Amino acid sequence: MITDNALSILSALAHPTRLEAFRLLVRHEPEGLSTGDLVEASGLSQSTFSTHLAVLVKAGLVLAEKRGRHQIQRANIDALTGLMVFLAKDCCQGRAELCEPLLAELTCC
Amino acid sequence: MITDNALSILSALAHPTRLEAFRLLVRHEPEGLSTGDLVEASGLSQSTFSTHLAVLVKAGLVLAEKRGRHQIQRANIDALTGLMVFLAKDCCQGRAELCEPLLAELTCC
DNA sequence: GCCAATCATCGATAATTTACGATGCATTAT
DNA sequence: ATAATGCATCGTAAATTATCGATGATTGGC
Repeated sequence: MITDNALSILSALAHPTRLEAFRLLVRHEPEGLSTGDLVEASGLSQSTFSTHLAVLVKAGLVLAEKRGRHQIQRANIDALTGLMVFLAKDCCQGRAELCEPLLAELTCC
Repeated sequence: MITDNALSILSALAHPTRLEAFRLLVRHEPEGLSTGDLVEASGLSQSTFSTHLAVLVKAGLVLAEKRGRHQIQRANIDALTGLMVFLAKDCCQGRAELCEPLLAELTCC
């Protein structure tokens, strides 16, 4: 994960509509949701949401698959994992003590 | 961690200057760095960087401490940890299999 | 073939963010 | 006391982002 990559993921998630859409898609793994379902959930116009979705796709957080005339969207967990590893690496380099609280909270899952 | 909180942290990190400043501060834990040092590292004007720093502080990612006429900045690792837990929880609810790759990569630290 | 449905793209506009120099406010040094 | 340092804030201009309706392209059903 290069810095530019991390920045585009952070930017993509740094908007209420997009963050919520991504979280919704995670909760619907692995079936995914159609764009229309996501539009409805967002409460925004179709065109506005479409641009938001494009941001998520461009950042690699969402993978689109054409199914008939529907477009099925799926969350790409690997992209999120990549971001978290990127962020964690800063504090892990030679200073595991800083990351221990993080690991402690995550291993509960 | 509430959604608004996560959003402000994501927004704060979603800028090259701020992400780099935060990473620099993490690497300088626990001594911290003066604002002047950060300004110099950023290559931006003092006033511009000051507003960036304010964003980080407002998001809780950076803690400022007045020391004489210098302002010592420190990274708040807990804020980062909070964000990561927030993001991880979406995929961990009843589906540990999605988060296992993440944990596998993080435990190497 | 034709109509309806699904979704991306195209302007246009409003809102937000970014950037800078100038200024102001403390605090330290002389 | 005065000057200088360190940093925040103000005003402003430029760039980016967000939002929408309208339009276009593709697909499925009739």
